[in-house]
Amino acid sequence: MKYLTLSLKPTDRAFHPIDQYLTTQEHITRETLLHLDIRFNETYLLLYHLTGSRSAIETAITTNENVLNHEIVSVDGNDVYAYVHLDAANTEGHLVELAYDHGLIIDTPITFDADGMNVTLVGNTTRLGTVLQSVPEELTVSVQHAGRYDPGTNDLLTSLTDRQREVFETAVEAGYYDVPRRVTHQDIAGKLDCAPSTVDEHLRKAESAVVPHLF
Amino acid sequence: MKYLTLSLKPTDRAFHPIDQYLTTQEHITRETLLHLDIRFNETYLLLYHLTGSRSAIETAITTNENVLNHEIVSVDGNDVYAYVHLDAANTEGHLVELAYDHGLIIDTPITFDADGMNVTLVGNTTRLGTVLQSVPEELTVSVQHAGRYDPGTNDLLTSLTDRQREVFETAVEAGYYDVPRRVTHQDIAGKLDCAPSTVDEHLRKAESAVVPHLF
DNA sequence: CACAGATCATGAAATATCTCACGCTCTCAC
DNA sequence: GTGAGAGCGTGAGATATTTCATGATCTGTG
Repeated sequence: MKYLTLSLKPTDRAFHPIDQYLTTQEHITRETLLHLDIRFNETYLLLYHLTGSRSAIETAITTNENVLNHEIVSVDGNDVYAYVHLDAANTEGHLVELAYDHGLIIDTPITFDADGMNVTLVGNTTRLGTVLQSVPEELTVSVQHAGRYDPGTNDLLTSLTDRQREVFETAVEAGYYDVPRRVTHQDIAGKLDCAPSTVDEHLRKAESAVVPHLF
Repeated sequence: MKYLTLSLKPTDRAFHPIDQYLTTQEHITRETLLHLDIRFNETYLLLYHLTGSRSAIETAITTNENVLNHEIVSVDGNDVYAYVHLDAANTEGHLVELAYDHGLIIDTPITFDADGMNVTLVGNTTRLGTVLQSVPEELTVSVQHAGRYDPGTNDLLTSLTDRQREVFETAVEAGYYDVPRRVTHQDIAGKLDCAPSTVDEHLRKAESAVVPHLF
């Protein structure tokens, strides 16, 4: 299973008309599209994370004729979640149709930046190649990343060495991170048949590799 | 926007017939369902992460009459990704239909464990309530987590209290998680104007809330 | 092969951490 | 108001951790 992360610009043909429409709104910024689900009845269910004034967003969405149903939830300040249920009319040739026609999975979240949007498509090499060739000419596409799709390996843990991960996982399972701790370094060292200070070193390095990335 | 994480057991009514079928296979373990996409033509596109022998998985999937197309990719050892394109026939009353009929978003990945499956549904309170009431009697459902859906804020940190997060973040920024540590509890306590043991307590609780979820 | 660099392992001394018991302050519900 | 529960804060003593220096082992490269 391969993946391709594509950067699309400009977004005059966005993945869907309402998305294109949102780009034209001065005071709304698309942050991410968290979900993009399709219903049998030819409708889309979108969950956006947007920033902008709630009223501007409300207006933008209700103005759009394809919107069947929507809901807007403010989070903090200008952060807004917009749940939008859409008629899927007039989407021929748009990215979402292209991907789905070729049996590709669109990996949410889709992120947006000043230049356009970044979408990860998942599927086998043949399908990915075909969809790339089918991209309409008006749409500038550049491939940002490509490789084996491997979401199973937790991103944060991939930077650890095998040994670090082994020690870390053993510690977690043994209850070292419970409150209060259920085991000591020595107990873990016993399980792993090594010195307590070895356990410590691996755990310290594992924590230092992982924890700062949580923020 | 609210979310509910449900634990479903037993899985005799799984989210889809092929999912139910996989549970009956001795030598296949469902790890997660990474994607669950629907096509207009009443088909599903699933991307599973499974463990088991590749041949057993191949057999299980090809044997199923609803499978239109599939692809299996080995990763390491027994880890396998299975891309399955399915006819959506016979799914009345199954979870995926229930959720979608009520305009709820199913938040992948869906995880599986010995007891059943864990699914997070996203939508407003009314919709979530309605779908809970519509759950068939044969299906045991327990609500594991509920709250405001807020994927923008890192999931792992949402379970912390404000104070825990504040202390945790201060510690990270001060270099407490560097190797070697650049500050002690006391230094952090100085910045936060509290006792060192208070810092410790918050950090311990924060770690215990976060670290086990990395695996 | 032989070298460099990274990772892994160890023990001892210095010291930072952890547990626990106690009490305070909120908030929520009755 | 008042009681229950959750979160926050503190100090002291027991004890687990951390650092550091040293060396072994592994891995890739010319």
